[in-house]
Amino acid sequence: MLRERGLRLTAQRQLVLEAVYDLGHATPDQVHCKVAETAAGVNISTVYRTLELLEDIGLVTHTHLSHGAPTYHAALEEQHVHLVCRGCGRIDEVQPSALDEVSARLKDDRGFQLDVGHVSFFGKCKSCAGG
Amino acid sequence: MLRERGLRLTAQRQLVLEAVYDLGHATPDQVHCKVAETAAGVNISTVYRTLELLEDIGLVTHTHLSHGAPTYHAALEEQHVHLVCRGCGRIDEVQPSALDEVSARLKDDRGFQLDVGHVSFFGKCKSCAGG
DNA sequence: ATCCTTGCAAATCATTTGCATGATT
DNA sequence: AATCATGCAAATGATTTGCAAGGAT
Repeated sequence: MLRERGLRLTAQRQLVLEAVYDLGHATPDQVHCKVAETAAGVNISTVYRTLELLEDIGLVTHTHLSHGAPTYHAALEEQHVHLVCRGCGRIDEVQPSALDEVSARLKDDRGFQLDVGHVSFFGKCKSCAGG
Repeated sequence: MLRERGLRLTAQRQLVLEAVYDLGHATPDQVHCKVAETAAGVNISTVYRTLELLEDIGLVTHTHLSHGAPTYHAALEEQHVHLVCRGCGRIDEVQPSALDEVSARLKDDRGFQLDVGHVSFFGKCKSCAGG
């Protein structure tokens, strides 16, 4: 996919991509740490650049969770809606189909085309809400 | 409300609160600019501290929109769901009741208690999607 | 008079950028 | 060999913090 665009295949790019797929959800910093386990010398700015690149190509996507830290995840895996717990910080996922109705209504009423893959819901998970 | 907590009522705090209510949705920086129109000397760090304080007290809330910038808004006004357009950046709002079904299902299926006031949907607005 | 708040400046954290070196095609 | 990509360091932008001076109660 890189070569199709005249771009080069480098070890760093492979590592960043693998890290994102391994970690599931990760901030640029977390990706950097993961990559560093294998290749300690990889610079954080390379991670940023690579994440941006991989997102352009369509191999990863990102969402904004809690305090604004972007978290990246694989784009080729099934899309999902994030459930972020304000109590313990845990991130759960649900099927995007859970939003089908809302999505349809937004489109009909407002013409708003919802990007289902980037939805994050905040709240309290079972254990934190249960009290 | 401040006095109930043994806190003091200051001009800065009033100004920040008014700014948030006036602006509707605003980043800390925008609040700072608004406040500066009246009192130029107010420091940005005071704005941050005050926003945090007002949020503690329950007078304002914040959500994370697009690139992670927190936007604050009045907590006493009716809650709403944000529709953020990736094309033009416009922010629209819809009734939280639009999420009633989803909210109920999340609670039943997962025990997840959705914080409806903090939901932001990303996508394309009518004009940007229409093409 | 007390002690909470502010302003200021410096510290911190996240992210971006310029540029020379090094790697991939 | 020709470019593209990386590492490094410095720049930038957002947010936080320590501390002394000022203000509300």
